[in-house]
Amino acid sequence: MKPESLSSSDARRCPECGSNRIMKDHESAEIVCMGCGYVVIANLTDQGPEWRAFDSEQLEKRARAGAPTTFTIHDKGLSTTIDWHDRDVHGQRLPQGQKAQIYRLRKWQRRIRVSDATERNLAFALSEISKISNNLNLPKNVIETASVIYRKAVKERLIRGRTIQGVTSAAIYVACRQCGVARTLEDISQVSPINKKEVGRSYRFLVKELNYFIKPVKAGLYITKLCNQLTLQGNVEEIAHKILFAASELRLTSGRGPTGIAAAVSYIASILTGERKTQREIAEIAQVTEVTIRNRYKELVERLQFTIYL
DNA sequence: AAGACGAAAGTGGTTGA
DNA sequence: TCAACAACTTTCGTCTT
Repeated sequence: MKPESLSSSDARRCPECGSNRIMKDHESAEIVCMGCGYVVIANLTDQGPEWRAFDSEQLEKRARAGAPTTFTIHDKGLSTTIDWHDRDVHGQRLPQGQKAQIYRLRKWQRRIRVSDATERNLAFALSEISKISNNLNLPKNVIETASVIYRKAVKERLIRGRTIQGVTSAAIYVACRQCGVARTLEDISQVSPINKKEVGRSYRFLVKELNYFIKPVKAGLYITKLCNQLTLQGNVEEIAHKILFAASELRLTSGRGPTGIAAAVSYIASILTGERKTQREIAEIAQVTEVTIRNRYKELVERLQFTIYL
């Protein structure tokens, strides 16, 4: 198979600092330079069709397949679409009679595509999921997952008595947790019409009813996100991860909120590297209070010897 | 004056009777 | 259903740089 264009030697160098320490970070769906923290590519999602061709014959055959199916469109993108131009394949205007025919076809197409209430509901919900996800810059696989979860909820008749937007927001949160993408309830409620409390309630409801097992978020995910948002150098993030590792070895992380841990660890790392950030700056971005950072910070300093990192 | 610290009271969720 | 509980937040006064 031909090598993909991405793996050429050019793409392996950071356009910002020229370093070749480019790391793929699948968990936050980014390609990041470990030298300076520059995000080379922010969205790793494969936009192509989901098949691969192993020789030219297969390519010939398979290239005739349509767009890949997707769960984000209520009919999985399988239905025919009729464009709104009154032109034929050659770009010529259609004669009057055909024009009327096409108009009728289009009308029925519309009616058939989104037929009953359930379909309409699904169509609305899935567009809502896409809207919110795009606002959060979520990779495509998370949107797909959220769509699947929502479909499941509909199938199990869990929407009754709940708002569509509440359930969609919750489905996105579940999808983020499952895909290991660091997003808080706060993040989601900021771009959705639903408040944090309600998203949380719907989330717990979904998890319970659909028997999902959700692993607790690893603080490491938030470190990456935090350091990027704080525009800290890549080595700060590296040190933060090391501290986190040492802390989890000493069981200092269990039972604690991952955002608080990530914030404290990043705070320490920023001090150790001389790129000091104030508690307030970090608290604001990490969506925790300074007090929480201080508490975690205190615990960490008491139990860890930081000289080894200096 | 900004930032860090810490005490005290309050909040929302979980757990177990 | 309710109280106990842990984690976290809010608020505010004090200390440090």
